[in-house]
Amino acid sequence: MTTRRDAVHDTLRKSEGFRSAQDVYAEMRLHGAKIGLTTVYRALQALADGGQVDVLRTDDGESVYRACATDTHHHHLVCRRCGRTVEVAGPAVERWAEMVGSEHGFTEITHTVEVFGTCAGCSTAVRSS
Amino acid sequence: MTTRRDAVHDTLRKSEGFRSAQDVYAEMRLHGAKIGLTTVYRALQALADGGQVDVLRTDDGESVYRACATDTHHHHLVCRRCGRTVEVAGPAVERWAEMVGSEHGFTEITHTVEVFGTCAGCSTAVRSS
DNA sequence: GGAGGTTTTGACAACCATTTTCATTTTGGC
DNA sequence: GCCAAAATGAAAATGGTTGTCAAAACCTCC
Repeated sequence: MTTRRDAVHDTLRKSEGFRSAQDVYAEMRLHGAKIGLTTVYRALQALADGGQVDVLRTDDGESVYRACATDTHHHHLVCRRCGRTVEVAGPAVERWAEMVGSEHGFTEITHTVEVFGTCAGCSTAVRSS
Repeated sequence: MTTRRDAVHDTLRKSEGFRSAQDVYAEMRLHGAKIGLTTVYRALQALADGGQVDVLRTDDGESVYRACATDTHHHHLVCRRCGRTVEVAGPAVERWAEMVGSEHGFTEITHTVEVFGTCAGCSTAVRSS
């Protein structure tokens, strides 16, 4: 019952950055896993619901998933070229969001904060090409 | 050539919060405008490219657009219930993002920061129901 | 060691926002 | 007015994601 989900989770853990459901599916099939695309979607959703993986949306609307090292609240610094991801904390940002929200009478404040850039490796690769 | 785009822009300006392309299209047809869905999509894209409207993605992957009051960089505080939106500045957050990025050797840093909450009006509405 | 019910799985079809295509219309320049 | 270039929009295509449903795997209690 949970073996499939674990397999998906494991595959995700082996990836550097955020991966789409289709990526994970392709990856697993490559390694000979017998699993269907539907099941991968369901597993990723379940993992995301359970807070065991983080989700975000790419600019073109694809959902991408990542098994993060920490299970505490954090944000991501993502290389827009290779997808390499660094987990970062931003206590100041959390406080700012809370403050901005309550200043305007909003309650149950949540926020999304993602930072994108070109990582060191990728920017040298571009320069030399 | 630009009349259609202006019509779309106007419709957007009359809305309180973020609206999807389909919303805008329906709204315009309601008011008797003769315009096609394709053109609405194209106009919104052009406006977004030109920085005249802001775009963001809803949780279910829909692109939503908003004609913002200021044309300087800012973020949004969005009511997750009614969509009412407040434009907020966050100079501290900008600096934080830059710093986090360069700390890890990333260049060309960009960031997305959105704050969600339940606005005062909506939270009383919920309480009284 | 089943029998019978419940859960999980996955091939396939359906969905739906968005994009592409392409024929028609409108526009601007001369 | 004429013609090339740009804009328009109806309809079809796209593609990630979700729903359907029958088959398979898994319990649980005899």
